[in-house]
Amino acid sequence: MGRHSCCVTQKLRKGLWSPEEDEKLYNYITRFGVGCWSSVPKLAGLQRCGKSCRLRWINYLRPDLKRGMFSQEEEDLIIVLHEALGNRWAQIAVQLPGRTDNEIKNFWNSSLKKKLMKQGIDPNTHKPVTETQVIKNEKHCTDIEPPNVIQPKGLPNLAASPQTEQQRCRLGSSICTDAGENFLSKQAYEPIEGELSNSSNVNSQTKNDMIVNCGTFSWDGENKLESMLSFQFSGIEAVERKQSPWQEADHQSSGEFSDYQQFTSLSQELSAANLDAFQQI
DNA sequence: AAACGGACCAACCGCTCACAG
DNA sequence: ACTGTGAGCGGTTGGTCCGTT
Repeated sequence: MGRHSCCVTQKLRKGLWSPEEDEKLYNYITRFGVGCWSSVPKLAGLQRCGKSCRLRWINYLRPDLKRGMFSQEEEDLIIVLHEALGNRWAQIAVQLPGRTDNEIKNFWNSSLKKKLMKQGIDPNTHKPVTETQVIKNEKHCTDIEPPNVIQPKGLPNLAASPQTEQQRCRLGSSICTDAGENFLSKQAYEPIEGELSNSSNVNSQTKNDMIVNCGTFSWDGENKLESMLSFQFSGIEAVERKQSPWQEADHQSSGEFSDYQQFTSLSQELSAANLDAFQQI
Protein backbone atom coordinates (compact mmCIF):
# COMPACT_ATOMS: atom_id res chain seq x y z
CA MET A 1 0.00 0.00 0.00
CA GLY A 2 2.71 2.43 0.89
CA ARG A 3 1.52 5.96 0.95
CA HIS A 4 -1.81 6.53 2.62
CA SER A 5 -4.64 7.44 0.34
CA CYS A 6 -5.28 10.56 2.39
CA CYS A 7 -1.75 11.74 1.72
CA VAL A 8 -2.23 11.50 -2.00
CA THR A 9 -5.57 13.18 -2.32
CA GLN A 10 -4.98 16.20 -0.13
CA LYS A 11 -2.39 18.87 0.15
CA LEU A 12 -0.92 18.07 3.48
CA ARG A 13 1.82 19.56 5.53
CA LYS A 14 5.04 17.63 5.92
CA GLY A 15 8.15 18.08 7.94
CA LEU A 16 8.58 19.27 11.46
CA TRP A 17 5.59 19.88 13.67
CA SER A 18 4.88 23.34 14.96
CA PRO A 19 3.83 23.94 18.58
CA GLU A 20 0.37 24.85 17.37
CA GLU A 21 -0.01 21.57 15.57
CA ASP A 22 1.25 19.69 18.59
CA GLU A 23 -1.20 21.49 20.76
CA LYS A 24 -4.09 20.70 18.46
CA LEU A 25 -3.20 17.04 18.27
CA TYR A 26 -2.52 16.71 21.96
CA ASN A 27 -5.72 18.42 22.98
CA TYR A 28 -7.75 16.40 20.56
CA ILE A 29 -6.38 13.02 21.57
CA THR A 30 -6.47 13.65 25.27
CA ARG A 31 -10.03 14.77 24.93
CA PHE A 32 -11.46 12.26 22.48
CA GLY A 33 -8.95 9.49 22.16
CA VAL A 34 -7.68 8.29 18.83
CA GLY A 35 -10.47 6.28 17.35
CA CYS A 36 -9.46 6.20 13.72
CA TRP A 37 -6.12 7.79 12.94
CA SER A 38 -7.15 8.70 9.44
CA SER A 39 -9.93 10.86 10.81
CA VAL A 40 -7.84 12.45 13.56
CA PRO A 41 -6.26 15.21 11.47
CA LYS A 42 -9.57 16.33 10.10
CA LEU A 43 -11.27 16.33 13.48
CA ALA A 44 -8.31 17.94 15.17
CA GLY A 45 -8.04 20.61 12.50
CA LEU A 46 -4.66 19.55 11.19
CA GLN A 47 -3.26 19.56 7.68
CA ARG A 48 -1.46 16.29 8.23
CA CYS A 49 -2.13 12.72 7.28
CA GLY A 50 -3.29 10.33 9.97
CA LYS A 51 -0.09 8.42 9.74
CA SER A 52 1.91 11.49 10.54
CA CYS A 53 -0.36 12.29 13.48
CA ARG A 54 -0.02 8.79 14.82
CA LEU A 55 3.74 8.95 14.62
CA ARG A 56 3.88 12.34 16.26
CA TRP A 57 1.69 11.15 19.09
CA ILE A 58 3.56 7.91 19.64
CA ASN A 59 7.04 9.31 19.34
CA TYR A 60 6.66 12.68 20.91
CA LEU A 61 3.39 13.78 22.44
CA ARG A 62 2.34 10.69 24.34
CA PRO A 63 2.39 11.80 27.95
CA ASP A 64 3.98 8.64 29.30
CA LEU A 65 7.14 9.09 27.30
CA LYS A 66 10.25 9.09 29.38
CA ARG A 67 12.61 11.29 27.40
CA GLY A 68 16.17 11.98 28.36
CA MET A 69 19.24 9.89 27.94
CA PHE A 70 19.21 6.15 28.21
CA SER A 71 20.38 4.81 31.52
CA GLN A 72 22.97 2.05 31.79
CA GLU A 73 20.18 -0.37 32.73
CA GLU A 74 18.20 0.53 29.65
CA GLU A 75 21.29 0.27 27.50
CA ASP A 76 22.05 -3.22 28.81
CA LEU A 77 18.46 -4.24 28.36
CA ILE A 78 18.42 -3.07 24.76
CA ILE A 79 21.54 -5.04 24.00
CA VAL A 80 20.13 -8.20 25.54
CA LEU A 81 16.78 -7.76 23.85
CA HIS A 82 18.39 -7.02 20.51
CA GLU A 83 20.38 -10.19 20.86
CA ALA A 84 17.17 -12.09 21.39
CA LEU A 85 14.83 -10.26 19.07
CA GLY A 86 16.99 -8.64 16.43
CA ASN A 87 15.79 -5.42 14.87
CA ARG A 88 12.26 -5.78 16.17
CA TRP A 89 12.28 -2.38 17.70
CA ALA A 90 8.64 -2.37 18.58
CA GLN A 91 9.09 -5.56 20.56
CA ILE A 92 12.12 -4.15 22.29
CA ALA A 93 10.27 -0.95 23.07
CA VAL A 94 7.57 -2.93 24.85
CA GLN A 95 10.17 -3.92 27.41
CA LEU A 96 11.32 -0.34 27.90
CA PRO A 97 8.47 1.69 29.28
CA GLY A 98 8.41 5.25 28.12
CA ARG A 99 10.68 4.58 25.19
CA THR A 100 9.57 4.45 21.58
CA ASP A 101 10.73 2.06 18.94
CA ASN A 102 12.02 5.00 16.95
CA GLU A 103 14.00 6.30 19.89
CA ILE A 104 15.51 2.90 20.58
CA LYS A 105 16.27 2.37 16.93
CA ASN A 106 18.04 5.71 16.73
CA PHE A 107 19.93 5.04 19.89
CA TRP A 108 21.01 1.67 18.61
CA ASN A 109 22.15 2.95 15.24
CA SER A 110 23.88 6.03 16.54
CA SER A 111 25.41 4.82 19.74
CA LEU A 112 25.07 1.22 20.84
CA LYS A 113 26.10 -0.30 17.56
CA LYS A 114 29.36 1.59 17.59
CA LYS A 115 29.91 0.85 21.23
CA LEU A 116 29.64 -2.87 20.59
CA MET A 117 31.90 -2.70 17.57
CA LYS A 118 34.48 -0.91 19.65
CA GLN A 119 34.32 -3.81 22.08
CA GLY A 120 34.94 -6.16 19.19
CA ILE A 121 31.42 -7.46 19.17
CA ASP A 122 29.45 -7.81 15.99
CA PRO A 123 26.26 -5.82 16.64
CA ASN A 124 24.30 -8.10 14.34
CA THR A 125 25.22 -11.40 15.90
CA HIS A 126 26.39 -10.18 19.31
CA LYS A 127 29.36 -12.46 18.98
CA PRO A 128 33.00 -11.44 18.92
CA VAL A 129 33.87 -10.30 15.44
CA THR A 130 36.36 -13.10 14.73
CA GLU A 131 33.88 -15.76 15.80
CA THR A 132 31.22 -14.19 13.66
CA GLN A 133 33.47 -14.35 10.65
CA VAL A 134 34.08 -18.05 11.24
CA ILE A 135 30.36 -18.68 11.49
CA LYS A 136 29.75 -16.74 8.32
CA ASN A 137 32.31 -18.84 6.51
CA GLU A 138 30.80 -22.07 7.80
CA LYS A 139 27.39 -20.89 6.77
CA HIS A 140 28.67 -20.11 3.36
CA CYS A 141 29.90 -23.68 2.99
CA THR A 142 26.86 -25.53 4.22
CA ASP A 143 24.07 -23.09 3.47
CA ILE A 144 21.73 -25.26 5.49
CA GLU A 145 22.68 -23.99 8.88
CA PRO A 146 19.72 -22.82 10.93
CA PRO A 147 19.48 -19.12 11.64
CA ASN A 148 22.05 -17.93 14.09
CA VAL A 149 19.80 -17.11 16.97
CA ILE A 150 21.72 -16.54 20.12
CA GLN A 151 20.05 -17.61 23.28
CA PRO A 152 20.67 -15.16 26.07
CA LYS A 153 20.70 -16.39 29.60
CA GLY A 154 17.29 -16.40 31.19
CA LEU A 155 15.42 -15.80 27.99
CA PRO A 156 13.18 -18.31 26.32
CA ASN A 157 14.64 -20.06 23.34
CA LEU A 158 13.01 -18.28 20.48
CA ALA A 159 14.74 -20.37 17.91
CA ALA A 160 13.30 -23.52 19.40
CA SER A 161 9.80 -22.21 19.25
CA PRO A 162 7.55 -24.06 16.84
CA GLN A 163 6.12 -20.77 15.70
CA THR A 164 7.12 -19.30 12.43
CA GLU A 165 9.31 -16.26 12.32
CA GLN A 166 6.34 -14.14 11.45
CA GLN A 167 4.26 -15.51 14.26
CA ARG A 168 7.00 -14.91 16.74
CA CYS A 169 7.43 -11.46 15.44
CA ARG A 170 3.77 -10.68 15.71
CA LEU A 171 3.25 -12.32 19.06
CA GLY A 172 5.75 -10.07 20.65
CA SER A 173 4.94 -9.66 24.29
CA SER A 174 2.95 -12.85 24.33
CA ILE A 175 5.84 -15.18 23.64
CA CYS A 176 5.90 -18.04 26.11
CA THR A 177 7.82 -21.27 26.32
CA ASP A 178 7.47 -24.60 28.04
CA ALA A 179 10.08 -23.52 30.49
CA GLY A 180 7.53 -21.15 31.89
CA GLU A 181 9.79 -18.21 31.50
CA ASN A 182 7.70 -15.15 31.48
CA PHE A 183 10.25 -12.66 30.45
CA LEU A 184 8.79 -11.94 27.08
CA SER A 185 5.26 -12.67 28.05
CA LYS A 186 5.36 -10.02 30.68
CA GLN A 187 3.33 -7.04 29.72
CA ALA A 188 5.71 -4.56 31.13
CA TYR A 189 3.98 -1.56 29.85
CA GLU A 190 0.45 -0.39 29.97
CA PRO A 191 0.43 3.32 29.67
CA ILE A 192 -2.81 5.10 30.21
CA GLU A 193 -5.49 2.50 30.52
CA GLY A 194 -4.10 -0.20 28.36
CA GLU A 195 -1.86 1.61 25.96
CA LEU A 196 -2.93 4.36 23.72
CA SER A 197 -1.68 2.56 20.69
CA ASN A 198 -4.76 0.46 21.08
CA SER A 199 -6.82 3.51 21.43
CA SER A 200 -8.67 2.85 18.25
CA ASN A 201 -10.66 0.74 20.63
CA VAL A 202 -10.65 3.25 23.39
CA ASN A 203 -13.95 3.08 25.14
CA SER A 204 -15.67 6.03 26.64
CA GLN A 205 -14.42 5.21 30.12
CA THR A 206 -10.87 5.16 28.87
CA LYS A 207 -11.39 8.42 27.12
CA ASN A 208 -12.68 9.90 30.31
CA ASP A 209 -9.67 8.61 32.15
CA MET A 210 -7.47 10.17 29.57
CA ILE A 211 -9.16 13.47 29.98
CA VAL A 212 -8.84 13.30 33.72
CA ASN A 213 -5.26 12.19 33.59
CA CYS A 214 -4.02 14.39 30.88
CA GLY A 215 -5.71 17.68 31.48
CA THR A 216 -5.30 20.14 28.69
CA PHE A 217 -2.27 20.39 26.55
CA SER A 218 -0.31 23.54 26.81
CA TRP A 219 3.16 24.82 26.37
CA ASP A 220 2.76 27.44 28.96
CA GLY A 221 3.94 27.42 32.51
CA GLU A 222 7.37 27.74 33.94
CA ASN A 223 7.94 24.14 34.84
CA LYS A 224 6.33 22.40 31.96
CA LEU A 225 9.48 21.32 30.25
CA GLU A 226 11.15 20.29 33.43
CA SER A 227 8.11 18.23 34.27
CA MET A 228 7.99 16.72 30.86
CA LEU A 229 11.61 16.06 30.53
CA SER A 230 12.74 15.10 33.98
CA PHE A 231 12.69 11.46 34.86
CA GLN A 232 14.44 8.86 36.86
CA PHE A 233 15.23 5.30 36.06
CA SER A 234 15.59 3.17 39.12
CA GLY A 235 16.97 5.97 41.14
CA ILE A 236 19.42 7.06 38.53
CA GLU A 237 19.02 10.64 37.52
CA ALA A 238 19.14 11.06 33.81
CA VAL A 239 20.83 13.97 32.23
CA GLU A 240 18.44 15.91 30.10
CA ARG A 241 18.69 16.21 26.38
CA LYS A 242 18.53 19.38 24.51
CA GLN A 243 15.16 20.80 23.63
CA SER A 244 13.81 21.27 20.20
CA PRO A 245 14.32 24.78 18.97
CA TRP A 246 10.64 25.50 19.02
CA GLN A 247 10.33 24.05 22.47
CA GLU A 248 12.87 26.49 23.72
CA ALA A 249 11.22 29.31 21.89
CA ASP A 250 7.83 28.31 23.03
CA HIS A 251 8.14 29.12 26.67
CA GLN A 252 6.06 32.17 25.98
CA SER A 253 3.21 30.52 24.16
CA SER A 254 -0.19 30.52 25.73
CA GLY A 255 -2.36 27.87 27.27
CA GLU A 256 -2.40 25.74 30.32
CA PHE A 257 -0.11 23.01 31.35
CA SER A 258 -0.85 20.42 33.90
CA ASP A 259 -0.42 16.86 35.00
CA TYR A 260 2.68 15.90 33.11
CA GLN A 261 4.13 15.05 36.46
CA GLN A 262 1.52 12.35 36.80
CA PHE A 263 2.71 10.68 33.68
CA THR A 264 6.29 11.00 34.69
CA SER A 265 5.57 9.14 37.87
CA LEU A 266 3.62 6.56 35.96
CA SER A 267 6.63 5.97 33.81
CA GLN A 268 8.76 5.64 36.88
CA GLU A 269 6.50 2.97 38.32
CA LEU A 270 6.46 1.10 35.09
CA SER A 271 10.19 1.41 34.81
CA ALA A 272 10.61 -0.19 38.16
CA ALA A 273 8.31 -3.01 37.15
CA ASN A 274 10.20 -3.51 33.98
CA LEU A 275 13.49 -3.62 35.78
CA ASP A 276 12.31 -6.87 37.32
CA ALA A 277 12.33 -8.34 33.88
CA PHE A 278 15.81 -7.08 33.33
CA GLN A 279 17.04 -8.58 36.56
CA GLN A 280 15.82 -11.98 35.49
CA ILE A 281 18.29 -12.00 32.69
C1' DA B 1 34.62 33.71 12.12
C1' DA B 2 33.80 30.44 8.61
C1' DA B 3 33.82 25.91 6.70
C1' DC B 4 33.49 21.26 7.25
C1' DG B 5 32.14 16.74 8.83
C1' DG B 6 30.16 13.60 12.00
C1' DA B 7 26.44 12.64 15.24
C1' DC B 8 21.92 12.77 16.38
C1' DC B 9 17.04 12.75 15.83
C1' DA B 10 12.42 13.64 13.87
C1' DA B 11 9.83 12.38 10.26
C1' DC B 12 8.86 10.10 5.99
C1' DC B 13 8.47 6.00 2.92
C1' DG B 14 7.20 1.63 1.66
C1' DC B 15 6.07 -2.69 3.10
C1' DT B 16 3.16 -6.29 5.55
C1' DC B 17 -0.66 -7.65 8.20
C1' DA B 18 -5.41 -7.57 9.96
C1' DC B 19 -9.92 -6.93 9.16
C1' DA B 20 -14.32 -5.52 7.29
C1' DG B 21 -17.31 -5.62 3.40
C1' DA C 1 -11.91 -15.82 -1.97
C1' DC C 2 -11.04 -11.23 -3.10
C1' DT C 3 -10.40 -6.32 -2.43
C1' DG C 4 -9.84 -1.98 -0.13
C1' DT C 5 -8.50 0.43 3.87
C1' DG C 6 -6.23 1.39 8.16
C1' DA C 7 -2.65 0.34 11.46
C1' DG C 8 1.86 -0.85 12.62
C1' DC C 9 6.58 -1.66 11.72
C1' DG C 10 11.47 -1.16 10.18
C1' DG C 11 14.55 1.19 7.04
C1' DT C 12 15.99 5.43 5.38
C1' DT C 13 16.52 10.29 4.78
C1' DG C 14 17.12 15.10 5.59
C1' DG C 15 17.74 18.80 8.79
C1' DT C 16 20.01 20.55 12.77
C1' DC C 17 23.49 20.70 16.20
C1' DC C 18 28.07 20.72 17.68
C1' DG C 19 32.89 19.96 17.78
C1' DT C 20 37.06 20.48 15.09
C1' DT C 21 40.10 22.63 11.88
